[in-house]
Amino acid sequence: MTLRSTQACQHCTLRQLCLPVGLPQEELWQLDEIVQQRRPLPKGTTLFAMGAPFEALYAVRTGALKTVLVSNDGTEQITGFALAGDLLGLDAIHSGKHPVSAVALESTSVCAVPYSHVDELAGRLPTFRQHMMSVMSQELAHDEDLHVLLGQRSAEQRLATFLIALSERHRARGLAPHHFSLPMSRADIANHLGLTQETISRLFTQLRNQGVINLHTRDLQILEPDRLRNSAGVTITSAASSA
Amino acid sequence: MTLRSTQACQHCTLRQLCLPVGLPQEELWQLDEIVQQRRPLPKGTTLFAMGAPFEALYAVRTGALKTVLVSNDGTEQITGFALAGDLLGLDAIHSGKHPVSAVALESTSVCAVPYSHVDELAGRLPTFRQHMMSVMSQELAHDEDLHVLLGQRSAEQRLATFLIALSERHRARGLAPHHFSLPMSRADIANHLGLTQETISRLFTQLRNQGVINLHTRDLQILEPDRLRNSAGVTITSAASSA
DNA sequence: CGAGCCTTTGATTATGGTCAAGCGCTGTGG
DNA sequence: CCACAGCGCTTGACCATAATCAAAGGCTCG
Repeated sequence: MTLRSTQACQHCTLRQLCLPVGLPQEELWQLDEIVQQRRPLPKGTTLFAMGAPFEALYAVRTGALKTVLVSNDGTEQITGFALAGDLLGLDAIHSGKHPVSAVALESTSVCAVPYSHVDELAGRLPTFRQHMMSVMSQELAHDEDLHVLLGQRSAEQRLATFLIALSERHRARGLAPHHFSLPMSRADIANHLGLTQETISRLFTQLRNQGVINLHTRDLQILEPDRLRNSAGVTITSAASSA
Repeated sequence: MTLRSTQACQHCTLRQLCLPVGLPQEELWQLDEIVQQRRPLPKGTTLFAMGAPFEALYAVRTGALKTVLVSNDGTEQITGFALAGDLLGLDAIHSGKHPVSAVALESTSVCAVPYSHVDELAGRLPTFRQHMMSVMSQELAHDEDLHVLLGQRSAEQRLATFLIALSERHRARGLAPHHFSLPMSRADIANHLGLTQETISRLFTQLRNQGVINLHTRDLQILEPDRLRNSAGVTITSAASSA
């Protein structure tokens, strides 16, 4: 199941986005020593389950996942969507258990980084330590934006903001920001935004009728970014965040 | 304005809760070298403003603060309440600017810890580094709980959960968990929970009429913790979290 | 003692949820 | 390759929760 790789990070197209950010060449190979690759997870597969012991951080190479928190009354909350280059598992360091499950939304491959090695590297390489702190800090700031979204914004504003954030994340990865495929279902989007499937569906048809977007099944085109931003209501502070 | 202190952490009653957690005696004095104390902030005063450059982390010694994110349309979101022992500013590491303002809810004193020193200590002391990572991770997990609260729970469940969390935080500080004073206004609670002042007020009178709590102005007694937990609807995973 | 803010309470409304039904992909097996 | 099953999505009708609007009472602090 776990395969050793010898030439990962150095040649990875995500090295400007992922853990290696800012690491000098001579330190990069030390990450390579540590990173383990696994065979791709089929769609619907669980990378790690809520409650499972925390052993490693995971970096998404290709594909997409959702992170899900299941309450003991059975209600589920999708806390985020991870795209290529995103890091998963930072929320598990404190308790030693994953507080959420991570489920592949499509065929997805990840790199696993055993946490003991991460900590050891953080002690030895200042730039790496600072990057880790920065990534966690960024996630905290993003959660605050999400708090605003759920606490203050209407359904339309939430969806528009979500789409813009997705768009910006594609842009940051060098992909077309205005034409991409949604890896998640309407129900997933709804759940993540604290709304219902029906509301999301209605809003999508509304945006489509207004000519702001084009959407067939999962294929999304943003035709009028400015009007979409207008629907979002407010400029987003840190747009390229992990939705 | 900034006063050097020579015997802070060693004798602080919060050392089991604050940054010194897990630091051995011989390392504790190194924190003392770094920590700066300031004169108490009067109620309503801003510790740091949103957008201000990030220079230090702040640990609350006494009192309480709210952290507020103001959107460019003027709407405000209170992202959290900090009590004695809590750490503020971790969300600013990434961007180098505070993404929220911190405002004292009552007369409040804090310790300032210049971040350059924090990073230096994290490089030198493994236990300290691990503690910092753990604290940030805990905050990430807490934000996920908050996401559930805002995304899935009714007004009554939100308020009950909030009160229970506050109660647990008092317990963790060795204070009476069922009788304490609310440092924040009804409007503050409402805003933080994504509700309105009026809704909070109605819920409080309802809980009071049911005999679950007693509340005069800011003085809260939890008379029936079990029934309050019942109102919360679901057992809270990480209750003693930073509301 | 008075001004202003915080809180409570009531009446009404609106946003989004719930319930229900039908359509249309997609993928599988005959 | 086609048919069918099942899931995902859409749309409509109706409803409920909490927001909004409004007014009055009660602290707190100058």
